[in-house]
Amino acid sequence: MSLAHGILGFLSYTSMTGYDLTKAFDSSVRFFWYAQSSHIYLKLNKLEKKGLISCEYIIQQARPNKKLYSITPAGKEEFLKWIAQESADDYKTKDEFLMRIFFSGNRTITENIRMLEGFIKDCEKFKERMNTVPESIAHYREAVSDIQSVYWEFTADFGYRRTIMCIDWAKACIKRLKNIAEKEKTNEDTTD
Amino acid sequence: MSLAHGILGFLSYTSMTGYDLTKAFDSSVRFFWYAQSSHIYLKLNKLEKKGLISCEYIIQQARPNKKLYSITPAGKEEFLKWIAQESADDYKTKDEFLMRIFFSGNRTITENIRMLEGFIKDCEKFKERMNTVPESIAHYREAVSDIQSVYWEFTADFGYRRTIMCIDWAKACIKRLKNIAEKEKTNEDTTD
DNA sequence: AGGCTCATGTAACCGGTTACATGATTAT
DNA sequence: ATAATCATGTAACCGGTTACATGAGCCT
Repeated sequence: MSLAHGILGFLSYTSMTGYDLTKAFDSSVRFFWYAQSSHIYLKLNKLEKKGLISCEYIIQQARPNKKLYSITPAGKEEFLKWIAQESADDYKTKDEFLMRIFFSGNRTITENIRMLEGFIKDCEKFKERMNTVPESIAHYREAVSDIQSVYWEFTADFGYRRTIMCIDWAKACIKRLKNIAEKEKTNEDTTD
Repeated sequence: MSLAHGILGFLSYTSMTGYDLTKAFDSSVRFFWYAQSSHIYLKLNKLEKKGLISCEYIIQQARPNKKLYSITPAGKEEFLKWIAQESADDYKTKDEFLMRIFFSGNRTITENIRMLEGFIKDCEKFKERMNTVPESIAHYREAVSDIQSVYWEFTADFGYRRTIMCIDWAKACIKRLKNIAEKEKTNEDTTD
């Protein structure tokens, strides 16, 4: 139930259309919450029915008509309740990547080293993409109070640190695997 | 589609019942893949219908009858295909916690510091729980070939490093927030 | 008597994904 | 011409959750 709260969060800054929200998700929270426009439109309807947001239909000439959504007092209440809720949900995490690692003993060491190297490359790419985040934050900062953007930076920093951690971890794994492969090789040599 | 592959993964070690699998999930991959027994039973039926696993009904006297599942060649093939698939799915991550942080500018600095301190406590607890993982691994290691458990250790190490990273990050956030609060305070003093 | 372990499931629901569908204006 | 931007949706599906349901044997 987090897309709904993300929408409420953005609408707590300012009124937006589904199209605006799609762009907002894509340019700011995308690296930890990927949302499709179709899903956003579905959710907007549900939130309106629940009375958490209200809708104003705006007729335009040069462009297609649009629906401008605003958060209601009930919506704001729900949003703040969600923010305040102590996590405790971390015991339900799902991480498919770790699952794959867990069962990788079914493949050869060489294959797994190659996979981990691929993972490092992906992390490196991600790190580069993350470099554009500060710009994006600066761009949006003018629209809201200064203190808001501090928290945006926190999430960006989290993403950055996580990536570094992933790279370090993968390198340590590769080192260990190479060690094992080396031992296996020398064993073979001596038994020959 | 990862519970299915987790089940296939475990069955690639040895044949198991739904009950065995529930315990296996709970004692090893739980920290990155929490699975309920009801879900496991549902999935087992689906996997059997697809021909990825086979079932042997075992009649017992002292205990309830049980269904012992084994992986089929088709299942093994599907499993290896899944393992080999290059991630690329990381662009769809969902992290509700980061979402909450992102929108925390709507609350007071004091509230947010308290929340981050709570988060650190949760991490600390998690770290302690993680300490039992090596034992758990040692317990299962005897059942499978030695190389398998290396990958189990990799996931445990990942969990450990991630926790450390989270704690460091949260501490940095708290420091930054305290700094901001301090500045706000002195500003108030001088404007009086 | 009461709780734990063994053992397996069903039904309703929810959050999210995929694929499909439309259509005008504006910039290259 | 054609691609991009603006703008909004529907339908079928899938993976997972919650709550509920049953029942025998064993240990204290």
